[in-house]
Amino acid sequence: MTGQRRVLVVEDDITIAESVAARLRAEGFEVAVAHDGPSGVAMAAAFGPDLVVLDVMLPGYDGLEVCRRIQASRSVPVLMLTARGDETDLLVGLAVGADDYLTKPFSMRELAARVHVLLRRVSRAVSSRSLELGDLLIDLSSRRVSRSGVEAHLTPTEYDLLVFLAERPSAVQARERLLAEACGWHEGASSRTVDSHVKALRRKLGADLIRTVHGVGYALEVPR
Amino acid sequence: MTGQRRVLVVEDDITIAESVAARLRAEGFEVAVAHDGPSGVAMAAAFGPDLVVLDVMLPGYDGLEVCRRIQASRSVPVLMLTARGDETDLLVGLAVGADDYLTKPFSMRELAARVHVLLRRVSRAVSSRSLELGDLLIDLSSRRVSRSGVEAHLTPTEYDLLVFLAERPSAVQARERLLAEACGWHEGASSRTVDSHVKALRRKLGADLIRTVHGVGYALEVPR
DNA sequence: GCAGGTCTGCACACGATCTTCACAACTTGT
DNA sequence: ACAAGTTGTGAAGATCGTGTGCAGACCTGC
Repeated sequence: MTGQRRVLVVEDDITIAESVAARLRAEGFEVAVAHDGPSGVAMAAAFGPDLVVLDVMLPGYDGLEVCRRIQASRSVPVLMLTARGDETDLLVGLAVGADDYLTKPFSMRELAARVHVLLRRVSRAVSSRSLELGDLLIDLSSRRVSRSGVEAHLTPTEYDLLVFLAERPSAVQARERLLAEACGWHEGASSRTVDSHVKALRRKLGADLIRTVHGVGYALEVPR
Repeated sequence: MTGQRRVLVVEDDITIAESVAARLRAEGFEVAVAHDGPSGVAMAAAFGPDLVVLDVMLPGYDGLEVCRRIQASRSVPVLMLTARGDETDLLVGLAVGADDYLTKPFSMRELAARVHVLLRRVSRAVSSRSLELGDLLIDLSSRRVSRSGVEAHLTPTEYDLLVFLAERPSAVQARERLLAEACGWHEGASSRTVDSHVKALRRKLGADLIRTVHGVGYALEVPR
């Protein structure tokens, strides 16, 4: 959630690719570039981007197939680049899973604007300024948490852990994932540490809030 | 999640408003129209739209203010309509909370495409992946299983076994395959172990769910 | 340095889960 | 109908995962 946003650019035209990459770097993104479909798919998996800018006209297999494959492994917003007037490609692209598109030629300014919009949207989709799940209220700007109007004092780690879970309500998260995301990651960290923080959260917010999934991890249940 | 999607159109130009509304109705949306800012804000609250199409040039108070007020009460995606070249309005609009924009003049086709994209995105953020086979429902992200609405508590192995079968409905799987995939693989494991888990699944979810294929293995039948 | 708060790792106990076994019930081919 | 092989069943022991309390390490502000 914090840290630098990563953008993967998949575009065979070196000139365009470099212009786009340069602009995005100037905007403060971490940028990786792939020049064909297969390496695009591979880098989407390895680089773990927050957004993909994808040209539909690509050597190797075509852009729509790339889009499909990228989306198959991980849900990541895709900004599609299309040739002007090619409405067929466009509609198929949107159907396949692209989230937005630009027709060539486009200005770098416009590209940057759309990238920002897409990223802001996905982050807002889960978090606006506050998270409200049933009677649980998390104010993200003031880092305050309350349940049924009763405020609870959480330590930083407990808060981060709770927010991470609350952003993915009822989705089960492995201990390792929670340890890496909420507590920092350091070698030799015991996943039992997570238990301690979960225990603290349960004590402060109620035992029913966090569900244990035996052999897997924890999930936050939306309380009523 | 299901049911008709509601779209609110806030646009003072009657001609444009009606064209947009007509096209969106043709796309299967339930559409409401407001012709000025105050009524737009009021209808956003009363109509409860899933998406708002908002013209930034409005009588009453201006479109950006409307956008702010609509977003203040409820998080709803906003598609902004701007005059061509008015980049200031555009950027401010995006900052204020619009999710996408179209510059006039735009084609109805393009409008419809963007509306679909926006709605698909928000629904994707909310809905999680799941397997649905007849009255059997498997929520993959929360690892919850229910049949005819009745939730069943499954152990990790039972769950993995069920998912493996459910991903290949009515295809017969050998015990060895099931043993390897669902339960971990270890030397000297008896394939009778699978029987125990199948038995547990039948007890928890109904005996008709899993079919025995004598001499071969098991298959999950799609229940009705 | 000190005090208070926080994070982390550990050990133990308990409960949940997995696996196996023996025997009953069943299916299949003759 | 019979025999051979296959599957269903229930129980019991072994194993694994989790809850819990505690103590030392660590950080932070004074």
